Parts: sequence; C-alpha cells; structure tokens
Amino acid sequence: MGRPPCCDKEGVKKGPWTPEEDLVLVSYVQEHGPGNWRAVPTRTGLMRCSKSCRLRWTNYLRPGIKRGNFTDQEEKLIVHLQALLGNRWAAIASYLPERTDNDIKNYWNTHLKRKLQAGARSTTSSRSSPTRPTASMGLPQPAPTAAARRPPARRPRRCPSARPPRLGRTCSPPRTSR
DNA sequence: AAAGAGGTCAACCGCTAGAGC
DNA sequence: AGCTCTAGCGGTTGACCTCTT
Repeated sequence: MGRPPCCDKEGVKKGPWTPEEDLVLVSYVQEHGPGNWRAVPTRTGLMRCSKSCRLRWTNYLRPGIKRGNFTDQEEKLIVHLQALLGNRWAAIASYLPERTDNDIKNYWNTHLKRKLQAGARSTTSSRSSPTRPTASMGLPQPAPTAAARRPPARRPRRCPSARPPRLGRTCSPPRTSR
C-alpha cells in the first residue's frame, strides 16, 4: 500500500479562496490557534486541503502581514540576504517578520531579479570580484524557524510539465494593491 | 476602443525533514 | 531501525491586471 495523498483529491476545492472560506479559517485559527492543519478541513467543514489552509493563513490571513510596497530598506535587505543565503525564502522571511516567504519570493522574481540583471549588464565591464556580504552586516536577528535549519540543496523535480489545467479564478476578492 | 504583450501575485505541486509509532 | 504521516519549503503556473501599440 502506497502512501495516501495528503488530501482527498475527490471533493477538494481548489483555486481562489472566497471571503466566506477566509472567515471560517480565521475564526477557526482564532479559536484553536495555528497548527494541526490536518484537522482544519474536517473540523471547519472547509472543502480544502490542509496544505491549502496553512498556505492561505500564512500568506494572507495571518495578522501583522504587510502587503505590497516594499521599502528601500526592505529591498536592500532582501538583496543582501539573497546573496547571503540563496533562495531560502523562508529563512529570508524570518528577517522580515511582516513579510511572507511567498511575498518575498514573488517580489524577488518579479522586481529584484530583473533589476539586478539590468544592473549587472551595465556594470559588466568593471567587474571587480563581487564582495560577498557577511552575516554581520547589521542584520536584525531572525526569528527562529525551521527554515533556518534546512539545507539549501534540493533535488530537481521529476516531471514539471505533467500538471492538470487550473481552475478559473472566479470568485477571488478584488485586489487591493496596484 | 480593441488587441496583444508583459507583469503581478495567489495558489498549487512535489519534495524533504522530522516527529511519532 | 524502519515506516508512516504531517508540516513546511521552494519552484512553478496561469488568471488577472496594466501598459503599449
């Protein structure tokens, strides 16, 4: 008998969360606290996978999250930490408690990577050896997370193209930023 | 005003570490 | 020691949005 899937694929809702689902999840977490995500779908009646619940909470519903509008200071910190730690977004996020790893990852991939590439292109002629930043460059202390303990190396994915088509984004709340 | 291109970001998937038995 | 299960992580996707033509 193989390992069962993390959640029942039949009857599990995918795609954007509705405000009603958010409300259910928030009230559950307020009552029981975050954790034991496995129990959340059964206890709340949400037709969502436990992973989806955890992700929604940590990336969107968790209190104290700042969204969008990265400051110059945050941007510099992310660039510095990325050079220092690599793509360990959770570890980087631990230095920015108001930001989520997903947010930082997105910001890096959409803004900073491009920015740095453009900068690198303009300075390729004057290529002194890049000064690799050190951990003692005035960084705040990270919150202790499991991410900080994990090694950065990961295996390549097995079949990246075998994915079912996504459901349409039909009922997400209107975007606030931009 | 319409169409196409490119950017953004929420959410998914697959994988690994670690706990529990 | 070995197996199962869960939590958490990083990479990726694709719908939606904005800008350009």
